[in-house]
Amino acid sequence: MPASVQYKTRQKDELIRYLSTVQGKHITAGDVVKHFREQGEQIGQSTIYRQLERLVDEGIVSKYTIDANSPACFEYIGAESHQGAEHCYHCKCEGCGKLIHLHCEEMEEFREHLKKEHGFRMDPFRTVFYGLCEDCQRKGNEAQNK
Amino acid sequence: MPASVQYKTRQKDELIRYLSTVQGKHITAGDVVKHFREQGEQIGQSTIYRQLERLVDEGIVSKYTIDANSPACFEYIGAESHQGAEHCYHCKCEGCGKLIHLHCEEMEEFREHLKKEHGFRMDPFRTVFYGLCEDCQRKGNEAQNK
DNA sequence: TTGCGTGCAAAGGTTTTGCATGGCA
DNA sequence: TGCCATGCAAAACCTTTGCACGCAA
Repeated sequence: MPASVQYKTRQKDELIRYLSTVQGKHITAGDVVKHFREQGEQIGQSTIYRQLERLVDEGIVSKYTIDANSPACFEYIGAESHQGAEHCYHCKCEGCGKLIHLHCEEMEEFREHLKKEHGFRMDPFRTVFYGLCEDCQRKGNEAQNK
Repeated sequence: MPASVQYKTRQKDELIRYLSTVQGKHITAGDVVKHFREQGEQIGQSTIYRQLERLVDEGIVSKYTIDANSPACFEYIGAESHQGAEHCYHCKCEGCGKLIHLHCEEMEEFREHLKKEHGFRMDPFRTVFYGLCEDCQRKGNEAQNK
């Protein structure tokens, strides 16, 4: 693809700068909108959506779909790690809604296995493990013992 | 949880009956609404949404998130497999929509690992692996080579 | 000067919710 | 009779889009 011309704009710069300050965290487009609104640095929300999407295309930002109805999560990856970056996996607690992201060697191995033995190439950006976090397991047991 | 009382209603019966006729296919809530509207058997859309959600909780129906912006997909699983001893895992191909069921020892091991090392109890009925099946991987490569 | 990027407001589509009514047990 | 389920319409929600204007190159 011929990578059409890209203007350098204040909005894009500020967006990237903000994203890099929350590297490693998941944020939604709404979070970003709110952040800039609170800072007084106005960036229109359509710009934020459009730039985020562009950054995802460029590989600078990852986009995760947690589930159909909650807003998409974005995470700054950075330009350097762009190719072959290691990504993290996501566990969503159905009890409290908490999202846990983990870097996990075993997961990587299992993904290999899926690929080799089952021919399935799993997409870590889309796959989310649902279940219960430690806290909610405890609470659940307490509830059962009542 | 004490599993609150559940009334047996015409709407719920008809919904389950319809779902079982399209077992193995994925349909959206909108499809269901449309189906009943066309059949003249009126079921309100809020009922459909509410019942679908309930069936998902009961494990009779699986819910898939294709991507953040398209409607959620549902698929009838059936009551038997629900309380069953061995469950299978689901891989959903994002290319062709195919759903792959697999019994997999490695998955079981990974689940153990999640539990022991990360304290997360994954729910196999809820969790779906998204990715690309073999066929679609091949097609994707062909497309790239164009 | 060219045309990409921005911002606003409005539209888009799916899903949820409030509330009165209906129907199961 | 007591609640749960239903249905309608409206709301909520995130995201996209149309269009005019601004600004980078």
